[in-house]
Amino acid sequence: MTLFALVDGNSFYCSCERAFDPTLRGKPVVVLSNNDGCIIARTQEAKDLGLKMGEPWHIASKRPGLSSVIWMSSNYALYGDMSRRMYEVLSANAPAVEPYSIDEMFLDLTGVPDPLLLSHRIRDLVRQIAKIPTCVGIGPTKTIAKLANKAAKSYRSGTGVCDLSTEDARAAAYPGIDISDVWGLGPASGTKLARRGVTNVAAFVALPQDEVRELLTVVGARTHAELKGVNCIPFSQTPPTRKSLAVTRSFGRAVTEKRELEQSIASYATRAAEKLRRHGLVATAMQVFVRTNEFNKDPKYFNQATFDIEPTSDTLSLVKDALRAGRRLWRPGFRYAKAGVVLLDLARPQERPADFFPSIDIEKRARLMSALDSVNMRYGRRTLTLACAGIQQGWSMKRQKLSPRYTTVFDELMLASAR
DNA sequence: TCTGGGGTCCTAGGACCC
DNA sequence: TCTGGGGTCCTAGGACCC
Repeated sequence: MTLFALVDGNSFYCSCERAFDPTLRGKPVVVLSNNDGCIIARTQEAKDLGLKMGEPWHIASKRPGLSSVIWMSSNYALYGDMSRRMYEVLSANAPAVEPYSIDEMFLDLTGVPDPLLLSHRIRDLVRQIAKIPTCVGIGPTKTIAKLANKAAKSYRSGTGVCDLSTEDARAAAYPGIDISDVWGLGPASGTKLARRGVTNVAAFVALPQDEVRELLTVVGARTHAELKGVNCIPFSQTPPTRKSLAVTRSFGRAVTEKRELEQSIASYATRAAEKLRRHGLVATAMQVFVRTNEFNKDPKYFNQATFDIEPTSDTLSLVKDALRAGRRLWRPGFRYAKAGVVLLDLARPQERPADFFPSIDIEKRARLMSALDSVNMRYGRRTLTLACAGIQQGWSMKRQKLSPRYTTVFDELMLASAR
């Protein structure tokens, strides 16, 4: 039986700022996005004043009663550094750590004698050493651990640790947890489920698997299984190589001159190339896009170009490629609000393309190979061929095209590859 | 000739996450 | 006037092929 914990920094960016400026303690603080546009982190005191995540600051700050709010521009170098400190404390004290985001890390606590005790200890250590307050959620799957973490955060007078590792604990908690608190179920899924009268986790878990798959596709079905304690999302200490990398910005004001747009694109391409080098990767395709403001009444224009590039390109030729594309996308008369450069199909230069399952990482490929071997004994070559194609392109599309007698092999393979 | 089943590759867009 | 910047995965559908 697996057991995971999710450690999540409370109001992470704000807590980082507080670690370096103790006078911020006990005060409402918000951290703002680039150009000081939106709220991207809030302390509890700021939340209590009704400030919302993602709210444009120029609107929110004008509301009455907010004069005590301290706002700060974001400092990602600092947050990245604090994240590394948190990771170091965790990896020194837990059997295995998987960083999930800048402020969240999964722990594999399988086989730990007293997971609850260890969670409390780790939480204390992170606060003492890395100066970051956290909450911890415990569960047999990642989705349950995430849910437990959310619960730990919502009980403000609680201990900061919530354990949903037992069926009894889940049975008691699920009816009181809203669907929107589930990792993987967003607003669109919430609306679909609400139409069927499903608004809490207990009701969702009670739905038949087929119905969930029909309504929410394989993604929803996986979340459904995870909430029932069936492990579908693997734990990995080494994250897979990323697949794309982007540098995009909203302009501070509308851009109407071609020269100015070109300068932006050139600068984004340079920064994208720097990121690429820093990660030790090469790219084989590039995308450049430009767009007008989505929110105001300006005439709308969006365009993008995606094209192959030489994996050996140096920064200068990447910039030239991006500029050429940018000039093609330019249309006079529009007020441009945003542009970006995206590098695609990233790979480590030393890796040779795999001869089988080219789009799948090595670990997953190995799992699939053994899964295929076992079903091949029972299903024959044609099914195998279909399944291979299905795996590469995404399961569901192929599954739908298959006659019912083939769908079972798909589901079997999906479960096998998830383990 | 017509019809059908199968399959590949590509793109746009949706949904979700932090 | 001002509205973030990253990411991943899945689905649908067109164009094309045998």
